[in-house]
Amino acid sequence: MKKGKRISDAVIRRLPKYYRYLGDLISNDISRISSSELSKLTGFTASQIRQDLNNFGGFGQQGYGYDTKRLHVEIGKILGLDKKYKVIIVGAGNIGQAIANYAGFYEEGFEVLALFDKNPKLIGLKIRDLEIKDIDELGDFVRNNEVQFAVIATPKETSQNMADILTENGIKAIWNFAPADIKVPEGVSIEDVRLNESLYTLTYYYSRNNEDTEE
Amino acid sequence: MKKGKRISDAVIRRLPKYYRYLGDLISNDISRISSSELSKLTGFTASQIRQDLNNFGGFGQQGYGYDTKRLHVEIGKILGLDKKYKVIIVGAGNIGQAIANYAGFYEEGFEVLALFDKNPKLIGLKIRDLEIKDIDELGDFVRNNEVQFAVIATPKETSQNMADILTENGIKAIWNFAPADIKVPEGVSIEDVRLNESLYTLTYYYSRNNEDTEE
DNA sequence: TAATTATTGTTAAAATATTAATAATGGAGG
DNA sequence: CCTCCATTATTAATATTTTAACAATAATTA
Repeated sequence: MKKGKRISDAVIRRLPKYYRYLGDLISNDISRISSSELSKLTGFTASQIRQDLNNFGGFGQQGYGYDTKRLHVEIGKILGLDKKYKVIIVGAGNIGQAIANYAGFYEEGFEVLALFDKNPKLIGLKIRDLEIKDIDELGDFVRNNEVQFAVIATPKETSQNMADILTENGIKAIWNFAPADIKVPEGVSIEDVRLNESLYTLTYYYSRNNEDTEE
Repeated sequence: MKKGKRISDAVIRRLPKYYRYLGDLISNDISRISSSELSKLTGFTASQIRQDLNNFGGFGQQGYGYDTKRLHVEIGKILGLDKKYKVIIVGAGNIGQAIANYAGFYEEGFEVLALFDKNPKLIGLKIRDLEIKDIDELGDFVRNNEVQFAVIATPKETSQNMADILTENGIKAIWNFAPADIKVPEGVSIEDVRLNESLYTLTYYYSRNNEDTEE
């Protein structure tokens, strides 16, 4: 990565899309691509793509373009996808179970070790060989197994409390599905998946498009 | 809404957060709030909050602030949350079922009419009184029931095909969970939930924070 | 009811992000 | 091996978004 220049969040959030299309290209045995071709695929401008990639040093070559395999690897490294992560899921309801069931998760380097819930009816059950454990064991488990990642899929009321237990025991990254703003200590990363907000954005655009035709 | 001035997507995506906090305030019997107090809650600047709200006409009052109930209602209207929506879910796998099971969905004005899948093992099963129907019935069902919203929760390979069937039969808004870029006709709204991209953003920030301490 | 205060609505300034332009450079072709 | 071409890396220009400033105004207080 280039010297200390701060890279904006907007840039980071475009990288996964490049990564995905590069994967597709490699599957189709396409070994090189220019920024303008990548622009057609992704919808971002060629200029923006070149700028984005240059934030991390030039991966392309004048007159040639980008080598798909190399770029895929490089973006993977930038995103930290070259490593394995130990994950636990807190909250074994709909969302928690859906994530646990998602097979692709493991292939992508995320190893789910366990689910946790406080509901006695769920504790002890298995989801894909994964035991649902009592939430009381959460702290100890995280510490003893050196878990790095946690998914919070609890109701919003308990989400902050869960986050506190997690971070006190060494969790450094939280993928939060609870519709609440969770506070974490310096150095812990949190990424919110705001399904409600996404849905409401959709209703906004729908409503705007269909103002007249509405019953 | 104010005369034709275009409102940026960034503004729209902040509205649901205001909406959520206003709901909380109302629950706590707080009837007024200033932009600076709302700033403390949401993390957005007071100036930005005032600018955002002014895009839609002034809802506040100098020297007083905003009436929480009124603002909640107004933002609800802007987001289209004052209406009911008929929804179907295409793909009855993990994600599709999780959404169908999400109880809050109904309270918020979204009425799920049915799920669809092509897997014979799933067809006929019930999720919360909702039948999983054969995907072959999708087009007819959408047309005959005047469904407006569809959730796509299929694998990426079939997602475009599903979207085509949906839009041909009158669907005007798609909430897409498949990791693919779906093309829809003019006038149809689409909102993507990109779980992978969200997760990769988290791994990026995690990796950046923990470059040194990594095993 | 007049003065004071709080806080919005709105305009101006600053910061950030995107797009365009161009100089540099490696590759392909003769 | 030289020239030309394609395409990046990089710098400059433009557009957008955010923040700050302040004038207008309603509520509160004396």
